Amino acid sequence: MAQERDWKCGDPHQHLIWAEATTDALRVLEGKWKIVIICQLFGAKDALRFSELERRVEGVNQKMLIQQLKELEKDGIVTRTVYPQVPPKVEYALTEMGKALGPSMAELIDWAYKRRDWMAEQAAT
Amino acid sequence: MAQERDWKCGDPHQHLIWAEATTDALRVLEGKWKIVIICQLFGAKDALRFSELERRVEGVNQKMLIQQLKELEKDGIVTRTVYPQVPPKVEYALTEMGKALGPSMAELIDWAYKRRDWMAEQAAT
DNA sequence: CGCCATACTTACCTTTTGGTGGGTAACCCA
DNA sequence: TGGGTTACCCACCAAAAGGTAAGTATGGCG
Repeated sequence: MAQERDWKCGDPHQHLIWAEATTDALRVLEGKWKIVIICQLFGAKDALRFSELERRVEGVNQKMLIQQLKELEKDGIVTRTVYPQVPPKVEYALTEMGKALGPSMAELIDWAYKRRDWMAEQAAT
Repeated sequence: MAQERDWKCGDPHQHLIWAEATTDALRVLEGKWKIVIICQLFGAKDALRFSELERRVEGVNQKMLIQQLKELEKDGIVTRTVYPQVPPKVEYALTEMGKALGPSMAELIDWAYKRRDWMAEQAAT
């Protein structure tokens, strides 16, 4: 469990791995739309068509959506399945790696909410 | 606890808050050096001087370090304490908000390691 | 006086990211 | 023949992020 993992920052070598792996991981989640895409795929609990994602990810344009999906695919977070039809049909779904993001996303959301409340408090003073 | 939190994606309104809060939170952690900085401050378990950070965050330059620290300060993750001395002494430390990042960082690290191993496996084939 | 240390600031440049507005291929249907 | 659908690609542009190399302020010390 993550809770039990030590902050390996004491040992400089372990620390470097810590920092590297973590920044690498964050790098995968960077990009204006990725979290939202992942969230939508979590919410759908199933694969989504390109056009469906386009509808659900509010404000995104095609180029950006494609770009981010490509990166997510390259990084092993989503799979892309093409159905040889006309008109074309392409579905995107979370991989195991993508699904494994669940707990960390959940913790991040906890923090995000905490932060949200805290910001609201600050604003009220 | 985060583990018990549902994926609130079913309800479109809740989902929007979910996505917003999370992307906001991620936005705070974006930037090439922030995670490493936060990690260093976690590892130090104490405040660090600017020069100490400069040494510990390998590869960063002054401008970037200052920029990222400023943003982290603005976002309430770190505090900046100036000691009116010559030569100057400025210390940076995690706020409560910063320390609250612990669990999510830990989960992210878990995922990062998982991902790392998985990537290594893929590369081996 | 001139040099040192520390924590910056500034001007300038390159790279990356995000965004707009047009194509294009494929087949079905009228 | 020509329009409709879907999932793209491409040329081009604007803004943001990242990086380099220089300078600045302060006071103690020799």
